[in-house]
Amino acid sequence: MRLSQAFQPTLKEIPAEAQIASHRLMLRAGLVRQTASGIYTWLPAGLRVLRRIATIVREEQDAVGGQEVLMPTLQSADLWKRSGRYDAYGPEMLRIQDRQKRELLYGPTNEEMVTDLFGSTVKSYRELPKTLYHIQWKFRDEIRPRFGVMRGREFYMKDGYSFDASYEEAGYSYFRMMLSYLRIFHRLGVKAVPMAADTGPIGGDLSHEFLVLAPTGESEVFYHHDWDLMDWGTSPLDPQKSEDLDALKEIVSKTYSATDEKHDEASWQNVPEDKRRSGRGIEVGHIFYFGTKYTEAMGVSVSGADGTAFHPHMGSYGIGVSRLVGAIIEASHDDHGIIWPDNVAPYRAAILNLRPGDESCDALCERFYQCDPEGLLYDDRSERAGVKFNDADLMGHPWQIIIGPRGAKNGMVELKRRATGERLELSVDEALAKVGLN
RNA sequence: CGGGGCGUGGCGCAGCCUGGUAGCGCGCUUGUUUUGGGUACAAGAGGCCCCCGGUUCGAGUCCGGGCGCCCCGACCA
Repeated sequence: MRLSQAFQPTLKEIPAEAQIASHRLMLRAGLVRQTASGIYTWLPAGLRVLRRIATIVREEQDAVGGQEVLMPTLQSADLWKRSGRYDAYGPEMLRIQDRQKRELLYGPTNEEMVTDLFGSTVKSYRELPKTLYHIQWKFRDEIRPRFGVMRGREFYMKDGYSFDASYEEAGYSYFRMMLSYLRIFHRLGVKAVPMAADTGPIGGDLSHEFLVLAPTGESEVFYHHDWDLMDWGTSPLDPQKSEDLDALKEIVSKTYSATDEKHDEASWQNVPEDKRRSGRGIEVGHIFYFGTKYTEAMGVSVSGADGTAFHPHMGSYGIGVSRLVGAIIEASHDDHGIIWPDNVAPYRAAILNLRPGDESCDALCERFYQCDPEGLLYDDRSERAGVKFNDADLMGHPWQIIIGPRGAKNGMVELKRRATGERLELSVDEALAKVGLN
């Protein structure tokens, strides 16, 4: 994309309504615009990030056997009356009437809908297990939206639902999903730690929140340093092997982590003092097992091996995709702007033409740009060098390919790594290789 | 929903107390200049002062009502 033609309105001054870093940076970098309280328009660069996150989520969910569907945003109230949640959910649920006075609602979650879908389709234990997920806009009429997209009313979320024949099987689905989540967050370039969460009326130990560690997080967290050292990108655990899932369960149960709400001083004392870590975190995912709550309430059952019907066990698994955009920025920024992890950056690199109109600069910039016009942002504006440096830092491209008249004559370019500030003087071929453009 | 605050060119704000021709900085346009970290000068464009009603000769300013947004709290992917 040529920046001179891009719809990417960066702001020099900070909009008054934004209080926290990610919100300010998202507005300043031209990723989103607010259109109503807690409701945002996603501008091209922001949308790119949102999609890249969704793509990673999708790939990793598919990798553990998830099957993607797309359920609607609007749901019939009848569905929710069947589960009893139409009255239980409260004013957080946005209720709507159509012209025939039929009651609808803008979905805050999809347990009812997916259970109904499953029940009307699956009739035998032989078809289990099944895991369905979708990535869709949701609406929760928060009392007080804040922190930009981190706590919006409308939000983009991946929610998945597993159906199993027994509690034991459901446990495997649960830990398979946990493994998928650990890999997702690893690929997104953030450190996210699963922490035991309240299980509600079902009880048990099968509920975890995933928190991205960031100094501005809403929750205080305590965890064993080993969580920092685990590399889920190279983990050999196989989501299809039950013994590997047992091993994961073992790791999770033995490696302490908790939010302040669930923090247990006695267990904490058992963590070696030099291994204790505490900080703040932002909740970006939540997985839990809830048994037959919805299959019972909605009368969904399948035939077992002996011919008698039973209610499948369910789990549900959420990831706040739009919230993650804010959370990643909270975890990865500095005074100058955003520092995008490579896998989620809207553009893999920016090309800064320090002197548009200069023959050698233009030619060299074009050479880089033509390698990947879709994936590169070419700052070809007739702005001063300083403006371009500042905007590039603000927008947080992982690499800046800096091309000025000084080096261009000799075929040299400067590469700046946003995350470290490191600068390299390289030949054209070296630079292409470094950014992965050849 | 309780408490607090704000609504004035695209953005950030002043003006309101004490009513009398709507201002400043940034951005934008044009020209000159500058050219490796938000250049400088000059000339311009751009405003139902959130909405409705009231008081007044006269309302951005005072009064009443509404709407919107933000912050703190309780609540949440």
